[in-house]
Amino acid sequence: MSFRCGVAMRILSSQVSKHVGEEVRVAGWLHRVRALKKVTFAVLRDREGLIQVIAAEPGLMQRLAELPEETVIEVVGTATANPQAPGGVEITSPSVTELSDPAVPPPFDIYRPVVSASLPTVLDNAAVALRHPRLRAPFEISAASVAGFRRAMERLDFTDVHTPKVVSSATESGANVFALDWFGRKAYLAQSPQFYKQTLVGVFERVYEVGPVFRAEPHDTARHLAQYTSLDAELGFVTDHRDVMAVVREAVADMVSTVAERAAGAVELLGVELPDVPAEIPSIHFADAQELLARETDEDPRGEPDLAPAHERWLCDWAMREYGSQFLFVSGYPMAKRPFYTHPDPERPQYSNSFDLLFRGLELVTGGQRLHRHSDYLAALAARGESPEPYAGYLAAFAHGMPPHGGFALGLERFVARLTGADNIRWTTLFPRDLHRLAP
RNA sequence: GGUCCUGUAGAGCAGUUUGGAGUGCUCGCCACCCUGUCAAGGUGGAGGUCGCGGGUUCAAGUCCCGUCAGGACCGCCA
Repeated sequence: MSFRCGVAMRILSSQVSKHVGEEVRVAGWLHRVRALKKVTFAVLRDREGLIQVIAAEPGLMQRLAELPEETVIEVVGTATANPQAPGGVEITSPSVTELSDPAVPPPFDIYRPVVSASLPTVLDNAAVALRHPRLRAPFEISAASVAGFRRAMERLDFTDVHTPKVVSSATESGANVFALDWFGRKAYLAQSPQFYKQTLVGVFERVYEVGPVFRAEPHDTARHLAQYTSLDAELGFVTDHRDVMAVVREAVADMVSTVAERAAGAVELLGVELPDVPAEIPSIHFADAQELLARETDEDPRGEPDLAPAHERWLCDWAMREYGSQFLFVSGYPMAKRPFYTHPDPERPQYSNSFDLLFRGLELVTGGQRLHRHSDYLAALAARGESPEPYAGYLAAFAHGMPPHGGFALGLERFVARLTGADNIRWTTLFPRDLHRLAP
């Protein structure tokens, strides 16, 4: 074992079984105490898991029994194999040192395998609630998802960029943005890195960003947040939006495989079924999707500029039946509802070269080809009755020459929510910010 | 922004329809008991202005009005 200044170095709970017969030092939170007449069991929790500590000395038994759960302690004792111990190993003859003040007990039981508390209670008590293995697990999956996204982006030679989150004008006209005071000038929280990532295609050709975006929209649902984490990418020299869709496929495939590799424990704990990402994700044109819905359901959405959530759910079921895929691209959304930088379909100009990726019934990614000619931007803004003036910094990129390009954005919390089957996106957001919640 | 639902002990819930003393359940907490527990078990106990304000009534957790808080769905979005 390792020593420093003559004392055992701290090891993690998962390592104790490798040190049977040796003195070990572990530290963590007092997860649960069970006191019997002649013996007291203390379960200690660290970032790897749980380890049982057994005390038979009356003074120590009394001390352990009086310590509130969640108090941080350090234990030095003998790693002992015992078939009766959870995991077959425990720490005997311990000495216990408190590293924190006695903890205030959590409002609900952290040590139980299932969480009894409701979502508002969990969110109000996030500091301690997130310690529960089942509440923590989605964020291990989230971290692995981001690692997978980065892995795909780096493999495909994208450059990692960081763009301003305080901006001088709204990214997309008509959007609800948070206004704030910037040294006496009006500023806004960035609703998306859209303008900057496009601009940076002119510098790096391929860029990606993982960062927060802010939406001051008044919707109040289980799948919306006022701040969420956006996984953005943008690439130049595309033929059309299908080149972007191919990159989305690579990103999602690496996200799923990295979750399998790096968050296996969380996946198992939550019983997550990881989806297969087909080599080619099935794709349907918006117009064909509407025809399909009109033909095979009671509703006729033809003429609507967008798909309703119920339609997205139906299409996902259809993709599962038809292609065995939990993912489905819907491409060619009407230009009418798309932002001004959207590139039209050259064959059918009322439709756009844009797409959504649906996953398990929910819109997960939006992307597409963008306009790249300066003259097209001026025309698009003029058609919407907007002045180019507020967009001067953005339009400069196109004035100075930009290649055909496109990109996408993926909502991280939504991805993890769909993956884990969470019924509310707040279960997959550490400290949600929404219409009502600004703390903790 | 619209529609609907819910506020009862630290947590999760019954009880409200048909008004009658805070009536109760599961867990936690406290005390004691206990053959190695592992979501331990046993016995006993504490803990409630029934979200808040007003009204009706002899009497309100229960009925009415208002208000605040939380949740679900829709619209919109990722």
